[in-house]
Amino acid sequence: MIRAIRAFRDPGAAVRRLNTLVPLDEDATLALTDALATARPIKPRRELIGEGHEIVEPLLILSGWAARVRFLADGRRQFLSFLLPGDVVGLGHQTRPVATATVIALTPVEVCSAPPRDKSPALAEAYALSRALDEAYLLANITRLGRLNAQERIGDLFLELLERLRMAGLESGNSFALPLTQEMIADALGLTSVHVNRMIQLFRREGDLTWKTGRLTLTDPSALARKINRQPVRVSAIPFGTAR
Amino acid sequence: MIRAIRAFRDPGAAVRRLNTLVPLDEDATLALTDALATARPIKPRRELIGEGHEIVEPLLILSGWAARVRFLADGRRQFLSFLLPGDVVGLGHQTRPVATATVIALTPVEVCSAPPRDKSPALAEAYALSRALDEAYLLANITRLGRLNAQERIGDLFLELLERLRMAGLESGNSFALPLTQEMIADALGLTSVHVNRMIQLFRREGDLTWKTGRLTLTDPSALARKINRQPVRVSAIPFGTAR
DNA sequence: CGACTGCTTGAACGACCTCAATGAGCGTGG
DNA sequence: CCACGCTCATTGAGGTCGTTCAAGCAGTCG
Repeated sequence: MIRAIRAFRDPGAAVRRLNTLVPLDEDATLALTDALATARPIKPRRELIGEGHEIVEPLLILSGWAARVRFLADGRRQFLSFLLPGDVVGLGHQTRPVATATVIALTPVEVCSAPPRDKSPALAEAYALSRALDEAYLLANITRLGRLNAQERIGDLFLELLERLRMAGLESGNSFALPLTQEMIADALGLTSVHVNRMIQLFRREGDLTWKTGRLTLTDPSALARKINRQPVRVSAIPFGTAR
Repeated sequence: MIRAIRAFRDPGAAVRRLNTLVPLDEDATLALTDALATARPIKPRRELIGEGHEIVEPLLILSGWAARVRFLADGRRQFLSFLLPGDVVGLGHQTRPVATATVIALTPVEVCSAPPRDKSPALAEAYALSRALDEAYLLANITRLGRLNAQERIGDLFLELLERLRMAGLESGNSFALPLTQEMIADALGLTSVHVNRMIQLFRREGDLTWKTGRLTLTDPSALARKINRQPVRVSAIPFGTAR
């Protein structure tokens, strides 16, 4: 059933992620196909959603990276989370929801309207899981910022990205495309780009990773996870990809 | 309609908060009254929910303070958020949800089962708003930890607590009961208790606040908000307490 | 080739931490 | 009613992690 969508376009990664969360049924696939008709490209640095504005509709990220971000009056910037293919932005059940953060494209991004959750129970469940995951990663981020040192923060973020990209099939071996600058990483981790640079070089010297031309390779993710004591995120007692 | 519940017990603050989020209809009030029958006390330091365990049912905090918390292997501790009367824990739409953090009581706490959301549309909307607020405060916390300095973090947290307690009617003038130790504040803000102490004394010297015997008074909240450039949180285009 | 953006490196500084000791407040038991 | 023990607040001295400022270098794009 995924095939039908593939034929239409290549939303591969996004659909793959949703399908990993919950095996999608036919209704979900049809709804997704419809939604794909609304696909539109967003240029890097462009806003997808502005903080304080009313959310028109939830969006599904088809390709590219985006981020939720807050700007302080004096120019300081904080990335709240990174949004990857298959992530859904603007989920929420309240009436007339307002965006609590700006969402900007970090790379060329393709988004479409997220198919309405009432089209299929599988879709509703996928959204519920997606939102729960989103929240879990926010909690992880809080711990990271509050109690980890610079090196732990960076390692932890890289492991999180690997874990998330894996769900969308966007990782190969232990490497993935990382379209972030060191300054963006700094703004996500509460550090300066100078210090991020120094810590990454430390990782390199210690043989933990390779990073060049936009591709990051973790030498041994599980060893790294042990080194910085990281637990993978879990939000449901049912493992992903299990039939329900 | 609130009166009926008051007669039964004093869930005052919690009901007041929900009613502030959305004016509760009769069904919601009835459901709440039923839920109050399940009220139970929790001693300080006791776990309400354990990280990684399946969530049995969402809980409504009736009185007292609790917190979501993560412990690292080496003993470091991070408070993710504080839970106040009227807050609901464990909301989520996925099947068999798993707790992504431990929830512990900081003071004597009274909780009850949260009335099921399908009992009343008002209740469902209140939960949706509650969850959105919860998420918004997580985002605020991330910005706090990532980009504010020690003094800004503390001021920002105090303003947030005032803002939230106000919704439950638990503030008088610009003061409220603050049952936290400086060490807890430190563990929420990614600081040490020593440094929190020094910054609070700085606030005192600057005349921004008074804090003794468990009660915090902010001299001039809006001046403080301006000083550290804080914006109140908003998650819906509809102002709280508005009939829908 | 120039202009730009992002990475790299050095030196000095400072915000916050660590360690350690003292004091204040409070409940408990004798 | 006092002594004891406990938790929490306070204060000092010294150390460190991460920042700030500044400059040089490499890759990329028009």
